[in-house]
Amino acid sequence: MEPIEEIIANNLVNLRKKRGLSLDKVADLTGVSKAMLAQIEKGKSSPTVTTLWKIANGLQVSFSVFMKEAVKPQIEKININQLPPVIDNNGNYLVYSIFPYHPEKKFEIFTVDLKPGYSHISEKHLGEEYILIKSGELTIDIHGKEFVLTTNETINFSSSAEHSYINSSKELVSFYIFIYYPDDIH
Amino acid sequence: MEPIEEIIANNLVNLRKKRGLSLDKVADLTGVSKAMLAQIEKGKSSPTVTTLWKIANGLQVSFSVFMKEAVKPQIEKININQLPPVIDNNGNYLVYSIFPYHPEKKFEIFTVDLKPGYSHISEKHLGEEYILIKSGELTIDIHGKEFVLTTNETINFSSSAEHSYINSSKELVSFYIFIYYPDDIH
DNA sequence: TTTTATTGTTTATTATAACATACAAATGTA
DNA sequence: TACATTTGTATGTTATAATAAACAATAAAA
Repeated sequence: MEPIEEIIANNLVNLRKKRGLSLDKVADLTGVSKAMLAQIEKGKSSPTVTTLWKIANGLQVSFSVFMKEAVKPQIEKININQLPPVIDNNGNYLVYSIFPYHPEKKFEIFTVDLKPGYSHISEKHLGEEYILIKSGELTIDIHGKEFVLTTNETINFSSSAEHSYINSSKELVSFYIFIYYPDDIH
Repeated sequence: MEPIEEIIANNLVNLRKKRGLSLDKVADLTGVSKAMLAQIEKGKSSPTVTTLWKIANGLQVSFSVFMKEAVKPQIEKININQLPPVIDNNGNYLVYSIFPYHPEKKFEIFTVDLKPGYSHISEKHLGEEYILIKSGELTIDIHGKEFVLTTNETINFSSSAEHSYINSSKELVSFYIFIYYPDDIH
């Protein structure tokens, strides 16, 4: 048995035990057979990369979790009206940070109100951006290319591209911005 | 061929070419056969974790080098109307997965339509949940405690608490569910 | 208490990873 | 130029990954 097999074995056993899952349940979640999971946990078999990928996907952990070596039950309800805007362009472009970035997390969420006829140029920044429309119609210019989003449309793009938000419509547009910061940014 | 196999194939080819190494040389350095290396590079075989480990060690790179997708500036616009619902309770509770979970990311995003008078009990699951209202009024029962959310309110809680979504109003409620999965292996 | 379901382990079978070897084409050397 | 070496590909064989099914022990349900 190679050292890497033992590392994976230990990590899989620990994760499964921590979650209180049976081999059967993990097999259901991952599409990998119960017998194979047992072999891996016992260090009796070295799984293919595909198999380990399936396990990671099924257990919704990063692949790297198996290569290496905290949860607070907390309910936080927020009333946006009581938040000060982090950006206020005379009431025409309002940004509220509803779930701020936290060093142990890799995302933050904003909500934005943009009045008709107004736009906002966003500076290039790290991360991936996901735009979720709440109401109205938003035009996004991403590096010179325009996309129009209505309430049944959503978009994601790399924030390192130049982009701006534009309200070309006759009504207020409200939307959520979710910014995800992947682990290693080279 | 699984996507992960193609990712590994590309990364191995690129690294080998960049270093100007032949398959033979890499086989010498890693202890993995030339034929197997060719299979991996062609995506014709999914190596075991041990084999990939040997390759990483022989080439003196981190294991994770082979897992990384090339960073492509990608813009993905999605029309929710064209997505099949992942859950459809006779049209009364519709769930659409707009940005599915990916093992190298730690979140997924859904949008939900819940008709008046209907509710949905969500099984306990991992992660933290963030609810962003699009339109209407949503009541969430979290482990027996009720919270009412309108369009200017948002909430987050641990998904490991029993929770259900309830539409007690007279109109459709639409909302986004953002589920974040922290790396937890403790 | 009896019956049923679940759990991890074991066994046998199938699929495929990984190898050794051969081969044709390309490259390098004398 | 002729010969030798290297390169990536193809082929067949061996080892092992991965599975389905069976099993015994334990836990849960009736």
